[in-house]
Amino acid sequence: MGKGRAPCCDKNEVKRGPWSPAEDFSLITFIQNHGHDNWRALPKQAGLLRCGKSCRLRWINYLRPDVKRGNFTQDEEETIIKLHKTWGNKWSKIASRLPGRTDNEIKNVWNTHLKKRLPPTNKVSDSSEDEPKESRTASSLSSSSVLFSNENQNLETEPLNKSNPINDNLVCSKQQTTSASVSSNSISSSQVEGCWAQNGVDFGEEVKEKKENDDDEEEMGSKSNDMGIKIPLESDIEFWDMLDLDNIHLFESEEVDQSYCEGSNFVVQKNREFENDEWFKYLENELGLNRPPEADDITAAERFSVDVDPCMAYFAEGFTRQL
DNA sequence: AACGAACCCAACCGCCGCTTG
DNA sequence: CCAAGCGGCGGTTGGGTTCGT
Repeated sequence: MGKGRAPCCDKNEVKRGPWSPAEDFSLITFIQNHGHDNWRALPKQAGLLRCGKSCRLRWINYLRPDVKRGNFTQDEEETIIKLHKTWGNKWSKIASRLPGRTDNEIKNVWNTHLKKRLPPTNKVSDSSEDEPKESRTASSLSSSSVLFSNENQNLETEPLNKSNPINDNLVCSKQQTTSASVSSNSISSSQVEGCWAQNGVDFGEEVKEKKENDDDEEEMGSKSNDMGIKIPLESDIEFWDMLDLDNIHLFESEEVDQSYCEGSNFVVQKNREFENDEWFKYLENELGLNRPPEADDITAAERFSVDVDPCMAYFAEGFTRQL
């Protein structure tokens, strides 16, 4: 292995492991405002202590506004099986036929259960068969996640048709060019914003539909407000964690995890001049901070920072509620 | 209720191939 | 043409979750 390339980054100097909501927020904010022309330089510019590759992966596989989460439809599964038969483990190629799906996700689905459906002869099976373990798979998938936004439920039944106008509206403009997984490095901030505008500030999982049962809804972990903005949701606890007072100061001061604020202090600055304050609107809504009509002259970020203290009780209550 | 097994999936690793100077 | 840099891809891992006993 002597001719291996040098590591892309010093493993001792970058943070590894699961991404925190604050890191996600930093990454999203940065890409939303600047795009991602240079993954290698991005972490530093965004004030993240992460490897560029890690940022890229996180963005492509999870944070992109057009990434579609939730259980795979039967059509999608059948398509994967078919395409895998012709292309083999070309996950990226397969992902290009499944708008909103990432190669990683497809790979996972294949390895975890699609593969098991195939008999040793590798015949393209009917995916409708039920296997003992699959019930769990299906339920776990659906329980932890989601589909695209409510008004786009049709996606579920039309996921494969690239000319589907619904899809075209849903997916990012960049995706119209190619795959879900292939994220061109020339994406512009306006493109990102466009997606976000279409999909809402929606970098988490989404629910397919509003559950009639409130308990279920809480389990689904999705919250949406009347603006259609949804919020990270794989874990509300994480979300509340992010909003924990200490972390709120992340956007306010230098006291919290320096890793997010070091370098260019980009996040701090950017949040100050956050033009698109949807996020903060959401937070306000979520926190019960009703926006005073006369307060339109101050930024949401400022208002948020000002108003957060009185909401401690709400935080505590909300957090407890999640437990 | 407790524990081990099975499963899921986000993230990491290292190689490949394209681009650029 | 060559080497370096970088993004992308596919394989793998391991922590967390769920299930079964």
